[in-house]
Amino acid sequence: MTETIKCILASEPQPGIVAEGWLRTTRASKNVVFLELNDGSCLESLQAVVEASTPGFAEIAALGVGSAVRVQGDLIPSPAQGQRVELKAASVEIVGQAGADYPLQKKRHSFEFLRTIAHLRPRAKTFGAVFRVRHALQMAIHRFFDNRGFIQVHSPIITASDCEGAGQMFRVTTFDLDGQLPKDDAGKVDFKRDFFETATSLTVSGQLEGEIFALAFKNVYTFGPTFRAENSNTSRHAAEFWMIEPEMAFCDLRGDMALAQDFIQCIVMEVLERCGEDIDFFDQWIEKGLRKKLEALVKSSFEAMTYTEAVAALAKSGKSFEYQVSWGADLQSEHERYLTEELVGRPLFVIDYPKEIKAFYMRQNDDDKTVAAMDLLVPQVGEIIGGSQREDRLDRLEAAMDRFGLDKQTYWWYLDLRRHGGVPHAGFGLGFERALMYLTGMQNIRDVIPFARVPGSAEF
RNA sequence: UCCGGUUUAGCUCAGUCGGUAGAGCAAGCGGCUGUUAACCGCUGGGUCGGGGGUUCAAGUCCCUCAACCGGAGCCA
Repeated sequence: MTETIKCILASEPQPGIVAEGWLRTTRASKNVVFLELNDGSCLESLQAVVEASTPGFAEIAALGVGSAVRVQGDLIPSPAQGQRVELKAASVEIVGQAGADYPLQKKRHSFEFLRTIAHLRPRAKTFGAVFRVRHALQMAIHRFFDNRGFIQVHSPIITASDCEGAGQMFRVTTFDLDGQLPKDDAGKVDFKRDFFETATSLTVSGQLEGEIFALAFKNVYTFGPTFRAENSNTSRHAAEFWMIEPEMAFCDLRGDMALAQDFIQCIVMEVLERCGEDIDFFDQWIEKGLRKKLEALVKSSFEAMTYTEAVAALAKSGKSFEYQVSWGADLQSEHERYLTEELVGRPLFVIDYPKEIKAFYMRQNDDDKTVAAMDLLVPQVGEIIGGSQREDRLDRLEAAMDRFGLDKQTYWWYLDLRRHGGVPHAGFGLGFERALMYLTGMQNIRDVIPFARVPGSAEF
């Protein structure tokens, strides 16, 4: 394996090196050709200088953008402005030529067009930066939890339980859908004869499994793909996305919020440190002021207010909202945006929501009206984290399940946890792609995920 | 799913009052002694998203379908 271009660009001038990469652009004149080599290891490209005496000069001069080459030569201080070092080529091997119809050009393309060539867009500058940051963010998340002694739980992707009834699920089956489906006595599809001998789906959340492990390992987290078959067509939703769900035993809502803030700040700090060049690129081309926004986030403590306070603040804001604000109704996007962008201007926890509009497993507060829930709202993206302290009292949990019309039989193991050494515990879920959007300033979830799955589209 | 917008060359876009199509980049050819999305000259490239309608005449007006984009709902 040869050195990456990132390593070469960082090293001192030296004779006899080899660089491999794809051409970002070429500039040819009669006696000299400049090749810009990029291999995705960093934002910058390596300039290779090829003189007319180099074997195969004519073919090299005719190379198009996207071609793959291997260049051997000496790394020398660049005599021209624009780069510290450059590669003076002794030989150039054309490894894979790109056709004249190579769709990526040395100019800006629209993200819409690039989505139609998802097999080539990773070679574009913006997507190089996005996916380097995506990797760095993932590593930062694992490191954050590992440093604090959290255990990662690989929660199952195929599940027979439907967490909180949240959203449409993708059915998993081995039935031959073209053939006759086996029916039970009532005339319904008989999943007892399916592969798992029960109806199964792709997971919408690993939280319930996370709770099981939290009640054994104290602090755990899940980090995996989740699936929602909702027909939501927006720039913030995908049918397949990744979610991080920490769960802590012997922890209440305050502890949950403290961890959430620490978590967000630590992972942002690490990405700023490790991907400074990429962040500056986003700051310049995607979202002006991005670096300032992230640096401020790392320093400031987050604001917090109760749902009741939020409703009062919205009522006296003097703003005319499309949706009426009233206690008991869920906050709309426009309300959340006002609170985090205009009222406080930074990340904001909204806590203690009415129990009717939140999930059954959230711990009921003493007022009998609200539950110990928290949403973290951030400017531009909206809700980035949703979490709660879980209901650990068996009678209250059963009452809540009755209220929500849930079948206690299917959740027998979840209830059982409250019978055997149950403790107060809490956790939250972070949408990985949403965090990435916040970090990069990218405005469409389709552009921060390698191959987006959204309604009507699963190509690549 | 609902509301709004867009669809013109490979890409990014312009196209006035309805009168038969334009630019930059890319591609091809030529030129240029070190370029930085290099530069200069020339050439080729279009069923104006599909279908229907109005009109002497439609890229332009109307209807319809589709794709894409933005917003909403749902949420992460």
